[in-house]
Amino acid sequence: MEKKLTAKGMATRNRIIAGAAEVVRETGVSLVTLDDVMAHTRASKSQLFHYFPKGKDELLLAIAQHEADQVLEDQKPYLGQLDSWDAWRKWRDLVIERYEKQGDRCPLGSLFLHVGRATPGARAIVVEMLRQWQESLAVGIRSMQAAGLLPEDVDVERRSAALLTSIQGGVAILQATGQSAHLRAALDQSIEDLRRSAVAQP
Amino acid sequence: MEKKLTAKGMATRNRIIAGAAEVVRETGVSLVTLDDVMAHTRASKSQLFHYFPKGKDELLLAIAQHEADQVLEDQKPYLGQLDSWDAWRKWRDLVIERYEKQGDRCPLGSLFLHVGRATPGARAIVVEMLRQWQESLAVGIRSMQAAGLLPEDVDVERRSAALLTSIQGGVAILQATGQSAHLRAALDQSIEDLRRSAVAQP
DNA sequence: CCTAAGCTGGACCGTCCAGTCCAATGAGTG
DNA sequence: CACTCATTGGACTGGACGGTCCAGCTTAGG
Repeated sequence: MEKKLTAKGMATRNRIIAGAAEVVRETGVSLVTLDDVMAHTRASKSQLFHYFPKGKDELLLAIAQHEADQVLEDQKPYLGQLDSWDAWRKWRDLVIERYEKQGDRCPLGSLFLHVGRATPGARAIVVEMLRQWQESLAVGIRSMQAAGLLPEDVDVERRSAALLTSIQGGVAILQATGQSAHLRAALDQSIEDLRRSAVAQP
Repeated sequence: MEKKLTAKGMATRNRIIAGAAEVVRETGVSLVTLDDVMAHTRASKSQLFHYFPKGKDELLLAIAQHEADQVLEDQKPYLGQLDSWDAWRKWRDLVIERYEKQGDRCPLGSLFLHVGRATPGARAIVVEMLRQWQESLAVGIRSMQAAGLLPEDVDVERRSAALLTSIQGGVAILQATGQSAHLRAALDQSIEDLRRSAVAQP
């Protein structure tokens, strides 16, 4: 699977991925062409196929990985410190701000949708990326438990899954309609309910 | 905007929409071609452009409308009777069963995504369809209030928005990964939290 | 150096596909 | 019957786009 890449090769490959990711964000997965990517990265077609022999699908998968890493990276300082309700609020603000700024531009969701439907192998990778994302949310919930701010019997698995689903759904609706109201509502409701579970115990 | 259509014309138009909707469900929005639709509906290309002069986009929008009507129609007997927790459970089962059976086939979500990004006019229609869907959920919550099973101060707007978002997110993840776990988790969590709000009041 | 490898440019190909055009047919109306 | 307009079939077009090929250049390393 792995090819020999010199430092220069790696640099080019990364340049292509980063540039292509931008193009995808601007244009949307379903509309991006290799020519767009070429124009935006100043790479020739042979370069594209040199670094991504399986063609467009392979490139898109690489972009999806890059974007997923980016998302986790961005949220890491917040996600790693979810040990107070105030921290949750800050994280919520970050998520909403991020996606509102991106507007109806194409983030991870559409990429996942597109890539996940391509091949079983790609789907497995998408599953793994979502799992990581969800796990980082789960860690946040567990640290609330550790801080004594949430009871031990919270179903961490289900809460984190529901939270991730709310984000994905909210973003999907944001893309389809251009409105972030649903993303806000779903996130706020999820967090409020989580918070309420702290006091609803006997 | 409206053209003159004889009864025969209407029949043909409807046949095209219904058949094309099937094709979209099987093939996925982004992969459907007009030739597919032609083969599946036994219509000629001139018929397609006769009934949908603006071409593929207009056809897809009509399909989205058709599918949205279908979804609301399917759920109407359940949504109209959400006046007990048992009814909510039955509705939940229906939703999950429906989407699990469709599997990773392309339902409304992707259509909305695709159509909504096409033109502002189409986007407005998508917004309206989502609003209707959400409203029917809101009606369910209100009937629970009317039955005295939910307190009056429930934020119906936000609850229904969050519920709709959970469904959309769950379906998006189902399509990307082939797994319905997130849909289940999000729906169950949403309903459980709603239910809990009934007893968490002072 | 030299030579084998990675790297790059860009012309080229084959296919797919939305959309156009026109001629032929059918049905409603005077 | 004649006239009109909706309806239908299907060949054709023009362009977009993924992917191939090869020839020329760099770079690593002996």
